[in-house]
Amino acid sequence: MNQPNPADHSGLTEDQLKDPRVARRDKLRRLREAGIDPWGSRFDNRWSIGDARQLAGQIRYRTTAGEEFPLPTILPDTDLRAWRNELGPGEEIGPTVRVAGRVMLLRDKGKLVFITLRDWTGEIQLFIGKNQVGEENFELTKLIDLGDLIGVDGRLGRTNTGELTVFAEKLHFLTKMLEPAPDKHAGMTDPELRQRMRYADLAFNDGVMEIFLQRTEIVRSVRRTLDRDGYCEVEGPTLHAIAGGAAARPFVTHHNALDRQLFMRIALELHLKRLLVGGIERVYELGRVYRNEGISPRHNPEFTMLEAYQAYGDYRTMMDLTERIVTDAITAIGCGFVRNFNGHEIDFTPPFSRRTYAELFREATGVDAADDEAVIRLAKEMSLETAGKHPDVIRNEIFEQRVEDSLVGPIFVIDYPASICPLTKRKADNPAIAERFELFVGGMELANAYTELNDPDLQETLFETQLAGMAEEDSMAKMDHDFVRALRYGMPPAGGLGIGIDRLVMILTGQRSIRDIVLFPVLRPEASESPAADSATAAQPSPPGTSTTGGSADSEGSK
RNA sequence: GAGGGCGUAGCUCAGUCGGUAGAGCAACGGACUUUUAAUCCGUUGGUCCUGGGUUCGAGUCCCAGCGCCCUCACCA
Repeated sequence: MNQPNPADHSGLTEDQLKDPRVARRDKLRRLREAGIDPWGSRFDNRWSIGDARQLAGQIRYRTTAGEEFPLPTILPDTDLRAWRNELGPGEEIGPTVRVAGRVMLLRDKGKLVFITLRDWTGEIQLFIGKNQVGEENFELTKLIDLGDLIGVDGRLGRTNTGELTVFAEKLHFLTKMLEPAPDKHAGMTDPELRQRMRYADLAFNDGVMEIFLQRTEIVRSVRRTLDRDGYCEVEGPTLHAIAGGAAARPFVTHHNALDRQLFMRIALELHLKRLLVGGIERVYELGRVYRNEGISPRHNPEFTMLEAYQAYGDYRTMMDLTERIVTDAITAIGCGFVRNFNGHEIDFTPPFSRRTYAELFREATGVDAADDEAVIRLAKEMSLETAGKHPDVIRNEIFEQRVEDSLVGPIFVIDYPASICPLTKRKADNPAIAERFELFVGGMELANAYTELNDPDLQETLFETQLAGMAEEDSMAKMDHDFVRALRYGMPPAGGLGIGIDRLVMILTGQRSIRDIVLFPVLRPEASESPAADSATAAQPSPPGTSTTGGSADSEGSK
């Protein structure tokens, strides 16, 4: 007890060194004393571990007589030692590679150390023998902890058990990890820690990297599909004077020089449609929108949305496009058209089924959706609030309760009640029905699209009706005079589409929680962070028309 | 915002009926040149989320608070 540690001259006692952080700091110091930069430097001519593994087929066993043999097929219990003994003495000849990565496992056998090294393409075992790398270089292994970043030069080969291995000839120290490593088997399981410290989650938990790389593949594929169709990607403003285009509470912010309130956008729609007026005939934006709403396994306050608009198309045009975007993305990540999600088996083989809202309504309730009295009667049976509500709103509440959650899909629900669709063109032969579809998968709304309303006078009327006549939480829009003016300049008939990219990623990667497919989901500040940021937010005034107007008793600000 | 669950060592988790805080991994000392969640010998490590209360005695029971997870609501 309290004896100086014989392995160094730091003056630290053994007791102090039993703290993993102290021990790591001490190894940092010892690296420096040995003349090694613990933070490394440029490391060129590296093979990714995935690429290095591809070279396994080149490994040969060469006998002392000079005969070369390819290795046998490697099965889990392959005993290469027996195979080599039959061939007689010799050595394994494999390509020389340089790899680098994070130390995931370390098995110290005295004069021989095995390391499992990981980079973002995979894992590979390192064999570091004292006789092979030399005594001085081997001393480095005593300063390596789990989680450190190292590199090696060596030859690819296989151990007696058949494990593909880099037999190190030279070991390089690249970066010290100063924090203790998570459990080497279980990793980090606390969801809060995983999200707060996504770096550690990515580095140490199996499968996390793959999910986020798949997300990237999906987003790339979505862009590729649209670009191939001749769409033009644009970047609209994220700061809006009026946060329109969807029914959601916006985040409020303030521009100092203009001394004006601004809102973070809740949708991309109204600016993209202005661009249709301007003549950009196929336009999309794939970007972040912000909604000041609750957080749940399917909701993050900021999320990624795709909106695409095609001049001279309609909602059927967008249905075909939606199907292509989704199936192309599935092909891109190679996961197959039949996916399991949340206990459902979902078959994405096109074409997706297409059913009208009215059909599904009748099947689920036995009531004709067009029969207002019957709908209201049903709503009362379901003890839904009906007073002062538009029949379409009531209709939709029933639909959401009775139909939506059970839609495993993928299924296009088409032709919605008109008055819950204030930005949508009505059917030519039936003004009570809007040309709109939503795509449902696994009980979630994945896409929403319509034939765009381009009649400026009707648009203005619908905005006004929404604002004046309805409880605030049912309102779909705020009056945007410039948008209406834009429509007066002539927006071509068009189809428009919105896809929730996060949900698409959830379904295609099989993740039940949006927090597992968003790199840095919104979290409460850590205890150590300043509480000042919190109180500043709380002190901000509510946006007009979002929490104090109308007769809305639904006051979320009351918490 | 409402209801339910959880919070114990750096990590993953036990902790019985209320009776002096436990394991594995990691860390530290040692052995081992084909291991692979390496193994073996030895050692250390605790604000039991926070604050009250009940009790001779609280990780355990009660109350309040904080955080996370799940369900619901708002919403995509």
